[in-house]
Amino acid sequence: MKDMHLIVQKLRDRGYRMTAARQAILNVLLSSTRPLSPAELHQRAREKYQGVGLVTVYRTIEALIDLGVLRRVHREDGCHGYVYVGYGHRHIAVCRICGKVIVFPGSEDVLALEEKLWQETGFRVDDHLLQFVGVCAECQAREKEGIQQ
Amino acid sequence: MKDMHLIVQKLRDRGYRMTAARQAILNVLLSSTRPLSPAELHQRAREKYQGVGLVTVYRTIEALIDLGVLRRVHREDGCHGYVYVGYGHRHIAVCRICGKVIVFPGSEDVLALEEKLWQETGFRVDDHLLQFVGVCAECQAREKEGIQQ
DNA sequence: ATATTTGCAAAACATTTGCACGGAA
DNA sequence: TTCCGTGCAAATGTTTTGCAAATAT
Repeated sequence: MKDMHLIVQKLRDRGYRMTAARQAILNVLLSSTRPLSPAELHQRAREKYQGVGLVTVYRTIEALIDLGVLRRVHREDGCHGYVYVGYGHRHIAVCRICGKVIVFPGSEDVLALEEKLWQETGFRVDDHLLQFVGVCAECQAREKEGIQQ
Repeated sequence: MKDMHLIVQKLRDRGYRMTAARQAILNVLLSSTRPLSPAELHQRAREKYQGVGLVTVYRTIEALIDLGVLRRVHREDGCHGYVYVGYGHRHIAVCRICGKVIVFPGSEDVLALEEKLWQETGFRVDDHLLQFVGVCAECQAREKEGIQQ
């Protein structure tokens, strides 16, 4: 919940108003380590503030992506989830067992790849989307013990 | 259209039957350099074989993704497109002006990143999704001439 | 022959929009 | 007091399913 104050500030700076619904949605996002679908987000936000509507969830997601602190996660099945990633971060690794997301800063390794692509094909990269899928440390430990999920 | 024979073979091996509809859809996919949405794919396939239904397009996409030769492309707006990428290829770069896709093989640069992630967090990467967005060489040239797409 | 594949209509979902009211600034 | 934000209902779009007829093997 550490960035709450900062985000609220940024939202105000951009002319967004702070409402109970947005507080609730923001709260849920900041305390979740895995990507939530709009529907899940809606459900959880309601636990904190009764009157949140699904439409408001969509609109808040839009605002937070616009702000740059929320990340859309693509699942292989085509659905979307959203995770809070904060500022300056770029890459995520999604655990396919527990769904947890690890966020880590962008790296020069990708820059090297972009450079190589440019030299070989002339393609100029403006942005990239890098998403790892695998198993987190905790779930690996759990796998060893033979305990499922 | 070079891989047509190979793909048909693979499909048969898996028990899929070859039909006119699938031929048409496969033809369109193999001759397109940019990702097509199911609707676009449907439209184009109809030009080759009148009676293709949209549902069949969805089902064929499913089969080809299952085969591993078709790649789902995530657009920032949440829509999906599909491109033929062949076997053993992993990464794509999408031109945001003409939509063309460049496919290139996976690289050790990403492996290095995976290794780093593993050492620092214990996360074991099984798969990754890397997608570049930028401007291809041709569109850059066109930009210089001041001619808009 | 016979099991798969098909197109269609309808169902199921996900996302967006129009609108009058309520609430933050 | 002035807009922005809200929830609702309805519109839009996309993807999936049920089914009997058609077809590849």
